[in-house]
Amino acid sequence: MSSRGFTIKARGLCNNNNGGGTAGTKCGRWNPTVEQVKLLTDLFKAGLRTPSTDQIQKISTELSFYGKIESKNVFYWFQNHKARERQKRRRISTVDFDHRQDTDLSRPYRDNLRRRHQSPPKDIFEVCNVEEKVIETLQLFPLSKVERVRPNVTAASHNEYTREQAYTTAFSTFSTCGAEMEHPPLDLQLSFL
Amino acid sequence: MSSRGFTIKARGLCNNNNGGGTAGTKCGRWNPTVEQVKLLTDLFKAGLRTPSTDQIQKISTELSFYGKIESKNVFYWFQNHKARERQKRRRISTVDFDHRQDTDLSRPYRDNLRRRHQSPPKDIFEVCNVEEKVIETLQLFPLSKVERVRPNVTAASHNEYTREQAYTTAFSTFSTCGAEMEHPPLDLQLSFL
DNA sequence: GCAAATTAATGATTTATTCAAG
DNA sequence: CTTGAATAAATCATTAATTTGC
Repeated sequence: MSSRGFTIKARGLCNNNNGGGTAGTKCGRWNPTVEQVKLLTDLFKAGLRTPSTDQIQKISTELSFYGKIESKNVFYWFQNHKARERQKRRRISTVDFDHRQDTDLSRPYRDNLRRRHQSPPKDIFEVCNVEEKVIETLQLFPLSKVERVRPNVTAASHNEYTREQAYTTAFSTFSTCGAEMEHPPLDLQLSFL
Repeated sequence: MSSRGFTIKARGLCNNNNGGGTAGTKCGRWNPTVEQVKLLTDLFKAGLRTPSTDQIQKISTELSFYGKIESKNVFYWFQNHKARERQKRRRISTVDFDHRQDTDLSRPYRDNLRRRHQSPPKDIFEVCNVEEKVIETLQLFPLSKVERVRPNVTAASHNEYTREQAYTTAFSTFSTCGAEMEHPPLDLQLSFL
C-alpha cells in the first residue's frame, strides 16, 4: 500500500475463483462470470448507461453474490459497454453524424450537438421512463423472486475500491521517472472513501 | 443522494466559505485559495504530475488548512493542469509529434510511441528523480519551516470523495430514452435480481 | 488430442473534449 | 475567459478463444 516496492502487483496471486472454481489463481483482472455479465447486460438493455455511485454500489453488491467483483469493475463495464455499443452501431450505419439518433449520448454531448449542428430533426428529448424503472428495480434489489444459486464461489464480496493496479504501473520497474501514472476513474478511485 | 429528483445537484447551496470568508454561499465548485494554488503549482513545478492516492490524500489534507477542499479537487487540478500545460506547449512549439520530449507522457503511451514510431532519439527513460524528491517532501509535509497562516476559514476538511455531479446528468430530465429498448418490460427482464 | 502461436474480446488507463460555474 | 468537473474517445494490456503444427 506504500508508494514504491510493489512492482507489478497485478501479477500476484489471489483468491479469484469465479465460475470455474479454481481457487488461488491469478488475479490480474476481473473476470466476470456469465451470471454477472447477464445481469449487467440486462441492466444495460433496460436503459441503464451511466450508473450513479449508489447504483454501482448496489449492483456490485448484488453481483458479488456470483463471484468476486469490485465497484470499479461495474463502473468500467458500463463505460466500456456503452462505448463499444456506440462504436458498433457507427460502423454499421454510416449515416451522417448530424442525422444519427444515437441515444447513447449523454446530455451534455447531445446538447452540444444541438447547439453546434442545429441538428435534431426529431425531438431527441421525447423521453421514455425506462431508466426510471430500472432504478426502482435496483432499489428493490435485495429481494428476488428466484432463489439464486451461486455457481461455486468460496470467497466473495471485495467491494472496496482501492485503486490497485493503477499504482503498480507507476511504481513498477520504471518508476515512471517522475512524471506520472495515473488516475482513477473519476471518483470511485480514492481508497479512503 | 437518491437516484432521481436531484437534478443538477451541483446548483445547490452549502457552506463553502473559502478565502473570502463569505459563509453559506453557493457550493458549486471548489474555489482554491491562492495559497492552495501556489502549493499545487509548486508541486507541479517540482515534477509531480499524477499523484497517487496517498499523495492526493496528503496534499488534500495539507491544503485543507487553507480552506475547504476535497481529494477530488486535487485529483482534478493535476489532471487539468497537466493537460493544459501540455496544450499550451503544443501551441508554442509546433514540433513534430515524434520529436517532442514531453515528459508528461505516461508510460504506456511512451512505450507505444517507441514501438510505433521508432522515435526517441534520446532515451526517454533516463530518469529524473524529481518526483521522488517531491514524495519525500510530501511525507515531511506536516512540518513546515514557515508558520503558515490560514487566511480566514471557518469550516474545513471535507475530504470525502463521492462522485457527485457525474450522475446528475444521467438521471436528469432526459433519461436517455431507448433505441436499445425493444426489449420486454423490465419486470421479467430483471426478475432474477 | 494438446500446447505453443495467433487472434479476438474486453477489462483498465490515459488523453481529449466538452460543460458550465465564477 | 479561466478552469473545475465530467464524459467520451483512444489505446494499452491481459485473458479467452481459436488456430496450427505435431
